[in-house]
Amino acid sequence: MAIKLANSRIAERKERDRQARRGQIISAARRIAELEGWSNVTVRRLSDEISYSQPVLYAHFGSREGILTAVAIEGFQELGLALEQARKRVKRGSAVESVATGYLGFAAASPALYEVMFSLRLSVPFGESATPPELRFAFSQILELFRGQGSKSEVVSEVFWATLHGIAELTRTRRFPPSRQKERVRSLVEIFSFPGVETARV
Amino acid sequence: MAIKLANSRIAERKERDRQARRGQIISAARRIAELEGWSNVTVRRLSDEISYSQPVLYAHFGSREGILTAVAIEGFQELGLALEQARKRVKRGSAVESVATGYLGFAAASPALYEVMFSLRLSVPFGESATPPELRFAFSQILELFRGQGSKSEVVSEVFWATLHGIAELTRTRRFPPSRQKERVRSLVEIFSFPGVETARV
DNA sequence: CATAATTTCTAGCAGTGCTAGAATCTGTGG
DNA sequence: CCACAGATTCTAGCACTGCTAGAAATTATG
Repeated sequence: MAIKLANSRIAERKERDRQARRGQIISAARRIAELEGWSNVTVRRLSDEISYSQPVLYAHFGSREGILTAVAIEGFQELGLALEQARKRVKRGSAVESVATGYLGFAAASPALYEVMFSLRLSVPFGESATPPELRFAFSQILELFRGQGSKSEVVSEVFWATLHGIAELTRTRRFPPSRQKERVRSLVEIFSFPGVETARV
Repeated sequence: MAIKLANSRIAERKERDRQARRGQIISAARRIAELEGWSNVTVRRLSDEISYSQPVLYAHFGSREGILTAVAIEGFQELGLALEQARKRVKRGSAVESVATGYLGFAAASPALYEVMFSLRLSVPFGESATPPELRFAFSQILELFRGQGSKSEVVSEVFWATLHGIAELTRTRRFPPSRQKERVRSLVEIFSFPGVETARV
C-alpha cells in the first residue's frame, strides 16, 4: 500500500511537470506569434525556449499543427469567457453592443491568437458533435443574445457572428482602416437590434 | 531603321512569351492550390509544371509570395467583375440579394482563390492610395449598392462586406454547415434592406 | 562566323517538420 | 549502497522548403 501511494504521488508529480511544460510550450508559442508572427513559431525555436530537444514537443503535441490547435482552443476558451462577461454585466447600452465591442476588442488585442483560431480549419464541421466544447461555449454566448427570435435565432446568431468575424478579419489584414471602428460597431448594433433582443439603453 | 524595327519585333515577341509564361505560372498555381491546397504550391512544383528551372520563377515574381499576390490580384479582378454583373442585371429580388449570392458563390466556387485573396495581408491598408485597383474596383461594387445612404454609405458598405466575408470564411473553414446557407442570405438581405436601397422585388 | 548579351540551368545554402536509435536519467528491487 | 529495468531525453539525420551565385547555353548582332 505504502508503495502504491508513493507511486501515485510520483505519478502525480510527473503529471504536474508534464502539464507545466505543456503550458510553457503553449505560452511560448503565443508570445512568439504575437511578437513575430506564426511563421517564426518553429519547433526548433520553441524547443530552445523551453530548453528541451525537439522530440519532447512531438511527445506532447504530435506535430506543429497540434501545438497551434492547442493554442487555438485556449483562445476559444478565453473568447468565450470574455463574451460571457460582456453579455452578463452590461454597463451601458445593449447586450448586443457590449458583446460586439468585447469580441472586436479580443480580436484586436491578440491578433495572432485570433488568426490561429480561424485560419487553420479544424477537420470537424462546427455543427457536429465532435466540435471542441470551447468553441461551442463561445458561440453559445452569441446564441444567447438572440434567444428571443424563435426559429430564426440560430441563423441570426450565425450572421451576427459572421459580421463580427468579418470586421475582425478585415481589420486585422488591413482592409479596413482602424479609424472608423466605432462607427462600424454603431452601425452593426443598429442593424442587429430587433424587437425581442435586449436593447434597453440606460 | 530596318534594324530597329526588327529589334522591336523581337522585343515584342519576347514580351509576349514572357507574359504567356507568367500566365502559365499563375494558372498552374491556381490549379494546384484548388486541388491540393496552397501548401502544395511550391516553387519546385511550379517549375516542374512549366518545365523551367526555379530561378525563372524568381525572375518573374521575385518570391513565392509574389506569385501568391499575383494570383490574389487576379482573384480580385474576377470578383469585381462577378459583383458588377450581379449588381447590374438583377434577375429577381433586390440588388443586395443578387450581390450577396454572387459574392458567396464566388467564394464557394474557388475556395483556394478566395483564401489567398484574404489570408495573406498585403502590406498596404485598403484606404490608402497604393491599394491595388482591382481590390478598389471590387469594393466599389458594394459601395454602389448603398449609395443612397448619405454619409453612412461607406460604413454600411464596410459592414455589409464584412458580413459577406465572415459568412464566406466561416463556411470555408467549416464553422458553418453549408446546409443553412440560403437562410443566411435571406436573413442578411432582410437586415441590410433600408429605405433608399434598391430592394424592389419582382 | 565570332563575339557580345541575354537567358537559363546546375548546384548548393540555410532553414523547416519530423523521427529512429542511442544515451541518459529515474525509481525500484536486493 | 548498488545493479538493473523502464521511462525519458537527446543526437543526428532525412527529405523537404525558399532562395541564389556562378556556370553553361542560347540568342542576337557586328
